[in-house]
Amino acid sequence: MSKEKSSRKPTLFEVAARAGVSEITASRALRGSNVVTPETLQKVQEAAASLGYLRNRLAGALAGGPSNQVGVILPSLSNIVFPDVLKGLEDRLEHAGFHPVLGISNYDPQQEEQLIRNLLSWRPAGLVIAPSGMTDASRAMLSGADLPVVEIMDIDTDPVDMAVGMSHRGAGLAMARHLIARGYRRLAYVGHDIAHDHRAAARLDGFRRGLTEAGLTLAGCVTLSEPSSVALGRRGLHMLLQDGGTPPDLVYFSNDDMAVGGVFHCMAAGISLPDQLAIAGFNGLEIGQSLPVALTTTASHRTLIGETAAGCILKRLSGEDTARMTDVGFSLVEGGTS
Amino acid sequence: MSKEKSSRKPTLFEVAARAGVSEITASRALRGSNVVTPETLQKVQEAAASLGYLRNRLAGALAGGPSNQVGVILPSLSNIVFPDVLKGLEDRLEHAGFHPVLGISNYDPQQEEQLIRNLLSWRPAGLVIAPSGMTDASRAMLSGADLPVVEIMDIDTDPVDMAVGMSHRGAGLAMARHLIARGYRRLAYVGHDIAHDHRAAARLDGFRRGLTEAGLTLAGCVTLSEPSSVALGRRGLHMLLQDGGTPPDLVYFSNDDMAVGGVFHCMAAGISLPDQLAIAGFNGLEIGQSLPVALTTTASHRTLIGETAAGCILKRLSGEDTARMTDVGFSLVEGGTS
DNA sequence: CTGAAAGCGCTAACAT
DNA sequence: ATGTTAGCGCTTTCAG
Repeated sequence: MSKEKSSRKPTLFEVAARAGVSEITASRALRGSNVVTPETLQKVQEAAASLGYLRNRLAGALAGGPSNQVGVILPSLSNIVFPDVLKGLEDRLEHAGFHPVLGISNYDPQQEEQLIRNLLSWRPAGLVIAPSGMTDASRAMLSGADLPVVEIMDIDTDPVDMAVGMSHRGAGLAMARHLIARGYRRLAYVGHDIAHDHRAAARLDGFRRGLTEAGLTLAGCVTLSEPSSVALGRRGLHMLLQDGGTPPDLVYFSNDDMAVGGVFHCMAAGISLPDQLAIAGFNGLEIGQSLPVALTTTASHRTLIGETAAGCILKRLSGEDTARMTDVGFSLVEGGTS
Repeated sequence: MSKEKSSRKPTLFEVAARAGVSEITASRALRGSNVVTPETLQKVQEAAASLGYLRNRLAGALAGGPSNQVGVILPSLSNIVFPDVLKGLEDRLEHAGFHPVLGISNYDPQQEEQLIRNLLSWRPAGLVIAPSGMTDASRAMLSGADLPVVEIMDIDTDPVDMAVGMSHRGAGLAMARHLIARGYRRLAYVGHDIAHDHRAAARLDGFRRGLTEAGLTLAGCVTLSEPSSVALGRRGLHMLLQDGGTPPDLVYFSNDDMAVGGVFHCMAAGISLPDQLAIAGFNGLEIGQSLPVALTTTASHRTLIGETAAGCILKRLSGEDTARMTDVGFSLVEGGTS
């Protein structure tokens, strides 16, 4: 009606003016400082509401106020695993008024480095990363950044700051020992692209070690360089079994998606579980446990990893001490497929 | 060694000094402006590198530079659906150097409103939201914020700015028509908590309309007020079938997770698909298509929704025109379960 | 409990 | 092609 559109948003200055106080008092009131009088608080809140004031945290953070953003770098969102972790993170962060700022590295160290640089440039309060082969530059940025950093998923590494996760090698080893104790002797493996997924590779490594301990070797191995999926597991098992020779008595899959595919192949091919063939996976996904015959697997505590990582960030920010390493562990799930 | 730790990060000023140019020139160089001489560019880059300079986008954005953050509000991460959408979003955004800042509303309008306020206070370049019953205040903030806003998933609504998605009501209707055309007459429904998931409710609504068109009514209906899951679908079907009377010839599930549970129940209970009972779901998840018998379902284009929404934001930011409504459609998938 | 001053680190707008 | 000037909107000191 008059000069400009009301597009320029009201600033703290206008709120303060309307409430008849100084900028800083308005600022304190709006941030819930407990030094302001109830009356001033009320006046300021009213002024803010009537103007439709929206806090500008860019300015706040630049002026030295706290940031409530936490950088989060994950390798992928395609598999339910990382959304589960993210869920745990988000949940804890949101309760504390924080937000994840997300980056996906696609398992690529270069992209990862770029993401770190990008996210750090927003001066987040902390950073959570599921590493995919961090470069030296990545490590340098993280250690120089002077903020809490949590490396998640795997704890078989030496973290820059903190780590939360489980031992994937240990999980593979434990599964091998368990299965061997149950009497299986011809153990085979079907996996997805291990070149990129180094945690899957670590599990296989541990599994192999378990076999070695018992004087065994892998009775068959199919790895396909594609992302894991139910269809891939199905195909992988089919390939494994086609290849003549004495068939294995058990197949360890790189994860539950793959293993469920294996179960489906057996159903379709009339292979009875676990008599003719046993199957084991990794992750403890809901789908595996809801199968007509529950899947033998290792439950990873994905959401807990996210929650714990968020907790580490928040704790550190509030000045508390935090553990350098947190092992959330894993649990063997004895289903009907073995 | 000397006074303070080098903890205070180098600023543009120091980079400029070291390169022997002014701050603004250093700024231009580092942002890749094409008005700087190659030599100065090089000098500045070297200076920045040798100092370990890390851009501060807080300051940049406050000073009027662009933000590369995009607020993203989703109701949940538990079901693979929203991670799929997020994946599409992230992918497109990342290619443009943008990052999603995430908030999860848990299907709660109040939380949603709070999230909008929070995210907007960071002055993001745009906002993408899968609405969960936006309040008036929410709408007011979004329309007053003067940034591109995309409401995703459903297009049966009147968006504040733009909308990208599909008609859930239409999907339910199409499925009903399809199934009736195929000869089914006793169609039942098994669903999860429809009170919160209004898109599932819309599908059921459309489905019912399809029945009405054909002079039919639902031959049975079980809804359980829990989040959807395979286990819940299994339980739901069990409940539906227990309840005496003439059994249905088809069950429409609220989504694929639920439907897969239904399929598992049939496998376990020795109900042959689709002769004794047919099953249909919604979403077109990988798991449903990898079942020994592929699931009849409606494929929703989730990742495409995310990509398209991101595209809308980016287009608008670059000044291009964008459609108010984008219907990414859906496709019927005729599997073996019907 | 409230305020005044100073500046966070950068970039748009003009110069030159 | 480069520099100067002035803020962006807020919060941290430090005073009262």
